Amino acid sequence: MSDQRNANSRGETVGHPLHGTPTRRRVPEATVGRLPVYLRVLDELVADEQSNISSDQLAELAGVNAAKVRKDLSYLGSYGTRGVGYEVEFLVYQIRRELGLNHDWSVVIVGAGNLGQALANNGGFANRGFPVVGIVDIDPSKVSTLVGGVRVRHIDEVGQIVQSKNVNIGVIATPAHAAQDAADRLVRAGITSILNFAPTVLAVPRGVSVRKVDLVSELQILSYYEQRKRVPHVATSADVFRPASA
Amino acid sequence: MSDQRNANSRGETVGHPLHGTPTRRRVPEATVGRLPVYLRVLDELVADEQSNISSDQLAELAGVNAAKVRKDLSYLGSYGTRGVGYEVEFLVYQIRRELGLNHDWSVVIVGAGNLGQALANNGGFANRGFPVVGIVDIDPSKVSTLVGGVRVRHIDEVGQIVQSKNVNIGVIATPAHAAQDAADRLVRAGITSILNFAPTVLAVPRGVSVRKVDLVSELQILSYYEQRKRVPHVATSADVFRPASA
DNA sequence: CGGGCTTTGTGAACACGTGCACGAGTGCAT
DNA sequence: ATGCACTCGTGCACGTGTTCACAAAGCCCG
Repeated sequence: MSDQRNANSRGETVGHPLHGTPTRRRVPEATVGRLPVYLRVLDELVADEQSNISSDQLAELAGVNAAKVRKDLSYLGSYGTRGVGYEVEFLVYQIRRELGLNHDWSVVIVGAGNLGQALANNGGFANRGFPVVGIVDIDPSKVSTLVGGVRVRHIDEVGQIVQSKNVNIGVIATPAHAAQDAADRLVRAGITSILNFAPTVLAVPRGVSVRKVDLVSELQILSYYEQRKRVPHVATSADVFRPASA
Repeated sequence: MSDQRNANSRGETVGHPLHGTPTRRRVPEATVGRLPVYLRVLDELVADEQSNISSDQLAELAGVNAAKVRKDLSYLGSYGTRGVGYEVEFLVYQIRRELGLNHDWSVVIVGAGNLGQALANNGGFANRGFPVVGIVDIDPSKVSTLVGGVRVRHIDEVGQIVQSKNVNIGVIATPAHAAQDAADRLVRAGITSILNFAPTVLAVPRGVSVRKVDLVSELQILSYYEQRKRVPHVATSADVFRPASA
């Protein structure tokens, strides 16, 4: 619980702020976070056969402002045409390239409980380039049941799955108390990116990226702002609290 | 698709940067995002009967650095003791108060598909102060089935549920194409906080907070960093693309 | 009671992200 | 060919967030 590892609290990708071989144009983290949104919007435009779009329109659809769109896109290179806008298909191509979505990324899910099953069943993963090629659980009674077209296997086999299917991304959908063990196993198996749904801070070796999705945290944050809307007053006089010692 | 509403792209809470009646001490957004993490850690410490903790230890457990912990906590007031640290129970109390967790917040879920069911079944919500008091779907065949101890009702009844059970937070777990309608219905019903799992940018009236959880986006962001680890080279010569017109 | 050790709280420097505003490039109409 | 309308790309100023570093404060021990 306290060796040479790095961990990270909020949804940030760890992998160390400035780490690895810095490629030429570094895309700011904030921008990386928005590219998927643009991509999603643009994909719809392709379906609607709209071939061009201005930063203004894209901003509107993505829920950001136009300057931000232009600046974000400029990190990928200057792919717009002044006076005209951006060519939708071209942008899609460039964003996909930048995000590394030229090929599929296989995913393995650890934990075949409610959430793990829902994720595996959720077609949205596979047809967006993230096929679920394995799902494992520690509970023998779950093993070999079929979930989302994939047979559940025992967690001991995770290494073998990762190796044979060339998996880089692991999803942790276990209870909190099992999450660190799951992470350790994934890392040992060679996984270098983890999406963590368990409400725990994971410790992983440097070089492994972790993103966290904590549903309760999200609700608590909403609670904060919700409370704020309701209580415009200044200082609560109910701020008294007698520590246990009293 | 373009009326007087505001929307937001990434996971940020909307509710407008500086909006509503500014209470005395404004807690920075970044800090609000970390408070749930501290809270989670501290709750465990309470269970372990550790009564005191230093910013250093807390930082270690929360996966951030100590200065950040101290600054974050200082926004809640000066609740530490120099030379000693913070009293765990006291901190828990203060953080809960700040986040508005003194009372439960009822939640209604829209969408009884895979994800909606998983969320409703997930006990983690209820016993952390977010009881699921309603779950609705538009599909009549799902209505009146039992999910996580709650009977599914038709989406038309969402207004009635929200009113009668005093719900402030809505969770959208529908397919993307149904999400905006779900949001509209929730807003009409009086909901002012939305947690959106559908991969769409929601348009909501100002004053309604939205937080987004987009699983595919998370994977795409991981993909970006993963790719970066693999390709340390500078400029890909495969950056050629002939637009459709060619 | 004083000195040394520990740890908080915070000013100040720095880094990062955002948004404005405008020059520069493009297409179209006349 | 010229002008006009449009939209990108980006320098710059501003705001937010992070980190450092240190004085102030508390505890303990001799």
